[in-house]
Amino acid sequence: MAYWLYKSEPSTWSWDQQVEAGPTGTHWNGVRNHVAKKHLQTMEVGERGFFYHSNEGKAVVGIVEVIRPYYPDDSDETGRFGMVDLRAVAPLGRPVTLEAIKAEPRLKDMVLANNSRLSVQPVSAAEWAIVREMGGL
DNA sequence: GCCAACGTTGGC
DNA sequence: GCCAACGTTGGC
Repeated sequence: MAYWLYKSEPSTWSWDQQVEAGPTGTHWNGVRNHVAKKHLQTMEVGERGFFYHSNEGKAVVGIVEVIRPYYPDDSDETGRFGMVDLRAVAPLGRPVTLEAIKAEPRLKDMVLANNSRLSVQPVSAAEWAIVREMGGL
C-alpha cells in the first residue's frame, strides 16, 4: 500500500472543489511530466494520498483516495499521458504547512521539501504517519 | 514580481 | 544524441 501527494494550485483546482465532487470523485488530469506519470501508473485503487495546495496556502489540507486506476488523459492530444480518478476522504484537522514540514527533521527527505515542482509525489509510510499526526488526525 | 530549478524543444 | 534556448512552476 503506497502513499502519495498531489499538488494543485487552489486557483486551478482546490480542496473545496474536490470535496464538492463527492464520493464519485473527479479525474486528476493535466499531468505532463514523466516522473509524475510513472507514479500515476503505479497507483492502485484504494491507495491514499495528501492533497497539497501550492502557491497559495502552501499546505497539505486533506486526504484523497484513488478510485480508478490509470487511464488515458483525453485532454492530452499527444496521447502520451494519463490520469487517475480521486475522491476526497477527509480534511486534516489543521493544515500542515510547507514551513512546518521543512522544520520537522524527520521529514527532511520528503520529496515535497526537496523537489517541490513534482506534481505527483510518493510519500513513505513514516512520512504519511508524521504528516497525519501534525494535521491532527 | 523575481528567479532558481527543472523539463522540453529543436538545431546541429 | 548532445546541448543551448526557452517556457513553466512554485517558493520566496
